Amino acid sequence: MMGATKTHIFTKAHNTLAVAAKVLAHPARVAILQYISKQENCICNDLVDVIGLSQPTISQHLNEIKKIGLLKGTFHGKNLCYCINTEKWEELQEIFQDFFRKINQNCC
Amino acid sequence: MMGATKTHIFTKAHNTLAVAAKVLAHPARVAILQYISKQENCICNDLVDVIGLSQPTISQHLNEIKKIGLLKGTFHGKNLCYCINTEKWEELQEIFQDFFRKINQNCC
DNA sequence: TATCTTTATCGTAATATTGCAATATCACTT
DNA sequence: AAGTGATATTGCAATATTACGATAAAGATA
Repeated sequence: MMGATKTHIFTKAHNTLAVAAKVLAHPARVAILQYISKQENCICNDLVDVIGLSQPTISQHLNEIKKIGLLKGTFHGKNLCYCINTEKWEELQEIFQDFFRKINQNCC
Repeated sequence: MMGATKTHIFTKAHNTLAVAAKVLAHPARVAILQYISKQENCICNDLVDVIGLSQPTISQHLNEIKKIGLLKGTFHGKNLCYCINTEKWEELQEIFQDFFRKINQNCC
């Protein structure tokens, strides 16, 4: 194992933030999150057209977002309805804000 | 070009957030930022021992952080003094908070 | 049941990231 | 000028990510 991230040498907090940040580290996932949150009825069928990536790629990105529990998905008829998981979303915000708070710039 | 991120199809705002998030998307960089911010005199010579990665790897991570202007570096004798760039740091915070604010979970 | 629509998965190619040994560079000291 | 200690760069191997065509699966509808 050479090119793999050495997660084991870092604290849980540092890894948690890194994993969360990684989800936001691709413009497609940022765009997807923003689009889903803006939809009234959150039918995500048109995500492929809106974003401009192929259906498998969109599905893959959705999976990345789902991995950290940020999406709730339910079937409404033949269409899948993806929504932001509010609790997880708050949690994510907390993780970032916590990190920002802890950084104090008291030197130089 | 097949496996490369298609940055050109996304908005500037989405790309900016993604680039910023990418810097935080590795536990080493999170740990480095936190460590530097905690130091009184910010001599970062001991970063290699503290983090537990090789000197070239640390240097590389520092470079990633520098790329988005998050570090100010000045030489103090033979030692390099890295500090958080306060203005950029505030800017970064703003970018994330803006994104969090814009997400409204008004469905499902 | 057959067909249509939508999402998921598989397989694979291209590119990016991570990590380190070796080496270079740079500033200070003697 | 030579030596020392600290950071940067180069080169390369291992792994991860991104993207998409092809195909599968799942539910609705005729």
